[in-house]
Amino acid sequence: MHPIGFESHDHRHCIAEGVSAAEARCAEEGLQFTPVRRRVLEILLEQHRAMGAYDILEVLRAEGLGSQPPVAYRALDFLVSHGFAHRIERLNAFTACAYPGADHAPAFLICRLCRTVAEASAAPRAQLDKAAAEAGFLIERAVIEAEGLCPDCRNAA
Amino acid sequence: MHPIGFESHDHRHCIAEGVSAAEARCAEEGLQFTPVRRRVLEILLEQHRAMGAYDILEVLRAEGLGSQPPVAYRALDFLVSHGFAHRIERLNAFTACAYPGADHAPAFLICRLCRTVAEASAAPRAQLDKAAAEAGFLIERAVIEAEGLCPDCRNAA
DNA sequence: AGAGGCGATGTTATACTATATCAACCCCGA
DNA sequence: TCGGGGTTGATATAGTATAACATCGCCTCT
Ligand SMILES: [Zn+2]
Ligand SMILES: [Zn+2]
Ligand SMILES: [Zn+2]
Ligand SMILES: [Zn+2]
Repeated sequence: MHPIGFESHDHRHCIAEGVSAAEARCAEEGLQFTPVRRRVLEILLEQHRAMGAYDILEVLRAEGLGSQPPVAYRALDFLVSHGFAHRIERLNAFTACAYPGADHAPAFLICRLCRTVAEASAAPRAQLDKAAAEAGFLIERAVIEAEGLCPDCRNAA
Repeated sequence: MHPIGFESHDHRHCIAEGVSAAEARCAEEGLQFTPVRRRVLEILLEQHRAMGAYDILEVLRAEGLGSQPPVAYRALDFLVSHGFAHRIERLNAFTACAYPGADHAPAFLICRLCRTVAEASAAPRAQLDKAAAEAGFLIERAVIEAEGLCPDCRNAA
């Protein structure tokens, strides 16, 4: 799957789809899409970048939605555990899922200059599955993150 | 390349090779393989597991080699930046390189029960390179980490 | 209506991970 | 001998994450 994040696109679509996919899944599964959770997802969806929990907390605090770390971490845990957002291990940060609703094994391309995060899906996972199978290892979660320069920053440099 | 770490093997060989590869490279490149750096590498080499900086610091402290966090972090930075050890992002921890001397793009299989870390090399990286190339992204560093159950823990469960 | 359960939130405190900063030291070469 | 680069010592602080417990709202069962 082609990575989403670098190329210019109708980003309102990403936002709308991200929110509505979450809404739908929560309705289906009886999960509570509370104001804090919705707002945190919206904040993440505003751009294809990774944000730290404390960055998000700052926004919540300014809006009166919560002021202590657990508020942000709980919302993020909810979003991540249900696949509406992903944790970027390399940055200790979070980003909205670019393929909400799809069952997928994400891989990320992280620009170290503009911090844009593009999400690719599936393909890079295949070889890892193969290596794991050979070793008798059962993969429960895979972290695939590449750090470098996005096309724009590459051209600028 | 077949992952190193799960299967039983002559582990003294891993230790000896890890230390001597580092020794050799440091001699070649005029780097200082100081007592703290050597000892930290030895600690990491003792088992195919990831250790946190503070775990390592505890050992150093007990041996009188240093007692403050920067001591451990500096040694680890040195080892990682020269490829003698790797950082495991998923665990905020470190492990000795299983292919010292080889120019390689590591991928890790991390057991969530016994914390054993096996290092595979090269193959899982290919698809990621492909996805990146298509997107015009320049990879400078890739993190490929799978978390799950190793063969032993799988059988035990 | 009242009791109880459950999940979400509020709040405080604390644990864990990592780095900035500056002083001291050591080795080596000018 | 003097200086410079790199390493170490030591203090302080920044940044990330969770434990623990009180409270609240909502639904359900009696
Ligand atoms: Zn977008
Ligand atoms: Zn996704
Ligand atoms: Zn070994
Ligand atoms: Zn295991």
